[in-house]
Amino acid sequence: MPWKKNFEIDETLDRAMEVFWQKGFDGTSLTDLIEATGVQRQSLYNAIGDKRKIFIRSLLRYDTEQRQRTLSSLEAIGEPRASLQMTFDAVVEQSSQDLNKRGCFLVNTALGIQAHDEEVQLLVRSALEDFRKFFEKQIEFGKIRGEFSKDLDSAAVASGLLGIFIGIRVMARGATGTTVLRQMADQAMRLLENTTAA
Amino acid sequence: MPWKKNFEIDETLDRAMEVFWQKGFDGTSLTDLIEATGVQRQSLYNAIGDKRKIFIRSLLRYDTEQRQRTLSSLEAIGEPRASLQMTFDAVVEQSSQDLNKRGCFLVNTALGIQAHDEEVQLLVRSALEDFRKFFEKQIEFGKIRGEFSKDLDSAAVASGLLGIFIGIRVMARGATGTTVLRQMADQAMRLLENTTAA
DNA sequence: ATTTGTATTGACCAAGTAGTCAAAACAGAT
DNA sequence: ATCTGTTTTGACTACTTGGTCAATACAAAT
Repeated sequence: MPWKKNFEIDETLDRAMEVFWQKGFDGTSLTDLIEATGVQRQSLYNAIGDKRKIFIRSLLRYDTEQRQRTLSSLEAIGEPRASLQMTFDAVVEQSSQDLNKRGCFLVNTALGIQAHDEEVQLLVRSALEDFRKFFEKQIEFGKIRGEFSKDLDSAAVASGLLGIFIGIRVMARGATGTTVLRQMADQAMRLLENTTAA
Repeated sequence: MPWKKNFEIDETLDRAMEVFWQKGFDGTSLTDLIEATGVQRQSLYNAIGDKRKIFIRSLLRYDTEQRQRTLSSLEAIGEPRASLQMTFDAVVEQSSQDLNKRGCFLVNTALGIQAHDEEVQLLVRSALEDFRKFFEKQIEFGKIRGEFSKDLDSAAVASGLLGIFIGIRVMARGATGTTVLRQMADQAMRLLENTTAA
């Protein structure tokens, strides 16, 4: 029998992801990918596929590695209010430390043109919907534990949290400073309180 | 003396804007622009400049024509709660009617790579900051008129509104249906109420 | 009608693009 | 050592990219 390839696909995808993340689909050339991964053109084609395929598999990998891992570790905390607080604290801190202003690969993609690619769009949709569901579950759970008022509309509040979350990631891409990001996160937490007429 | 050009720069910029809006900077080629505007290469260069310049002037035009006009007409309403409600109603409706899923040119740009261009970044920053200030002023005004509680932190709530607003425009680009957008808008309005501990 | 100086036109360029091909390099099975 | 079938390599293609150029078309001033 022949001989096994001498580079790890996952490692290659990680490096490719980094490039796509920073420069977007259109802004990334095959040459960029070759340089970043250290893998030659044809080898990329053999192992993964064309540019679009590499992009999708990178995005997929980001989704499983970053998002799903993060969400399940947050879920494991067991205290909804604390875990939500931590979610927003984390995104603000992460954003203000991210010197390259990469933002979030998924959110970047959601707004990019490649989102009009059906497969990509499906991926982004379901990832963001998962995020929304995570918020919703935390709220439901918090109601049971008595951390949140039963009057809250869990689904609606979850959508609000997702909105602010995305807003933070967008603004973090260089459109504002930490102060505003911090305020956004605080307001997200306010959505979890009861409201009374003015 | 010679002879005046036979096309309107503003009209040309409008057509160019349309293309950049839908396809982004990287995704738009000069050929696209020539086709969309009906103006030849060299004429574009003479009248406006290179691709980057055309982009910036399109963005600038979007900013003054769309955003500033919208904000000042909303400001003119004179009833903060109503004008904020209208702002969010409008963005949800606009988003669900936007068949091309263009979203908002400014927000798209904020997330695009071209945002790393200093001039572009400055433009986007100040546009979004204006938006935040609009929200803040409306809240302040509403407090005076007794529409909102004086306990609200105007600046912070304004940031929250901006966050959700941006979230809506991102999600509207094909990442979700109208239901979630509607919920987001509703949650934005909840930020304007008083909160009580759970 | 001729001059004048800008506008328009279409050909042109060098550089970069995604993707292909065929030959060479190679580890394992025989 | 030889065969085997995949991986690697680098040259190659056909095309698109943003940008430039020189010739031409043109309206107004003379």
